[in-house]
Amino acid sequence: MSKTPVWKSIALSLTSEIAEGRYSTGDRLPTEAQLSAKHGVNRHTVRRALSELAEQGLVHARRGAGVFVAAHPTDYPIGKRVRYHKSISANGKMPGKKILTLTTRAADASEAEALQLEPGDPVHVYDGLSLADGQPIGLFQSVFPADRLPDILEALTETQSVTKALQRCGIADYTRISTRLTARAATVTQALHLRLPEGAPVLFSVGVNADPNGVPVEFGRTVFAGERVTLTLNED
Amino acid sequence: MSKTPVWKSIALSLTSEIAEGRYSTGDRLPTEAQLSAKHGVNRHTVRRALSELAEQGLVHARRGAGVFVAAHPTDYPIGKRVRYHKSISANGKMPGKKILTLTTRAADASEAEALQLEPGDPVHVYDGLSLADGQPIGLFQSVFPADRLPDILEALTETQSVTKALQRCGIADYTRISTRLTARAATVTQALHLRLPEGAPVLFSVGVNADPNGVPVEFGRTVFAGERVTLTLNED
DNA sequence: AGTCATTTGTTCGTATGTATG
DNA sequence: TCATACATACGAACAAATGAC
Repeated sequence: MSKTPVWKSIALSLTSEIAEGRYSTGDRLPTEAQLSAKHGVNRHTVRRALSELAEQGLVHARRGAGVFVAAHPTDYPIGKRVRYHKSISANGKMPGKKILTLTTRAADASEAEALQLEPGDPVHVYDGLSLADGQPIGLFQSVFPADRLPDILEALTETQSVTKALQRCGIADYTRISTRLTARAATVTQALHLRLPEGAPVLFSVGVNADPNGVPVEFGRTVFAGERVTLTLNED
Repeated sequence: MSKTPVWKSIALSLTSEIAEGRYSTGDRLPTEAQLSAKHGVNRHTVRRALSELAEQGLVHARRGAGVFVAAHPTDYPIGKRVRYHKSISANGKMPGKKILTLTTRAADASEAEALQLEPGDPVHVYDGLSLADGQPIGLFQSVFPADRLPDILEALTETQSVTKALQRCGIADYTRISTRLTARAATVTQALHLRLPEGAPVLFSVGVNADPNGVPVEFGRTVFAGERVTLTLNED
């Protein structure tokens, strides 16, 4: 029943070994032959795994010399037990939303991967602005799979709420299956929308929501005005 | 002579055919078998070429169907370097930590409230730096109730790990009961420690950890270098 | 310098699994 | 149902770069 390819599990294994400091930057990994023997697989299978790490920039191979650790993954799980869904609240309230654009177009690579679609598949896109007390606090973009949610744009127009629009499209409940957060400097466009000086610190959030069956229904990216927003992660 | 690998020349050939409109977006390329025959090479060699195009986002393979020319790479609206590796790594432990100071003092108002103490109660304080690849990625301060954890400083000195130090003090397990996140501009001191330019965007995190009974055991504040860190929130 | 074992890179061959239409 | 087409995996051989002797 192990649906995952062998090369993928080897890649994951190596990734965590690097992340945990088993190998540090500049270190040479075991040779392909050694890794093959260790995992009991063909050398090609190990090469496939190493190729994956190289693509992610974690390792770098030098012919005749070996494979070396180039960097450590800079992705930090901040809590295994953090129940995040229905928990992200910007100072408790996000009263107002303003629709900027509603469009339908082809999914790019990152959107397709997040929503488990093929690149080029149609997606509905909701660009908007979150307001509190008349002030903009967040600039967001929600991407929905068009074939799974054909009527989402209409529902969004009426409700202006992602949750309610999803409900109207038959998604009674949904769960956040992944979220990534980082701090950045506001671009010109973002600063303009959020009424911030260019380069002001913003909180950049990328997340995927899925229905109870685990099927992704929304891929969202939000830029919060750092000065005006504190994200709170709650239990249950 | 052409020291360039065969697969590379095939990849270039296919790239120009796509660029010249020989195949347009959505079209299906010839099958791997057909391409193998056409170029007089093994199927693996063609696959290596197609893998290159797929990595560049020019084509996309669908098992059982064929290889299709991907939609034109629509520019990422917000950020380009978002990484989506499904990290199932259970422990989010940081590779390196450096102790800056270990002190004992009286709790201020916010610390007392977070730890459910009275202001002025003694607390042990651990100031440190998180490192990855020798680069500082986070500047943190952990505050512990001194009466509940009298020997925590000693344990921290030896283990350099909050988790292990708490274990040594009898806290086998603990849970994050609250986390708040916001984006800020780095202060002079923070910039110095994190080796960032002053004013660079940083991710400011405040959290409380509690033992299984809900008794707070740690109040932590961390400033992450926004450029170098992405926080990942995982569901179980 | 040059030789030589080591190590990665490329290419072929073969077989089987799995999703598509 | 079933042929097609991509995905995974094993095995073999040689080329090319490296580094140590």
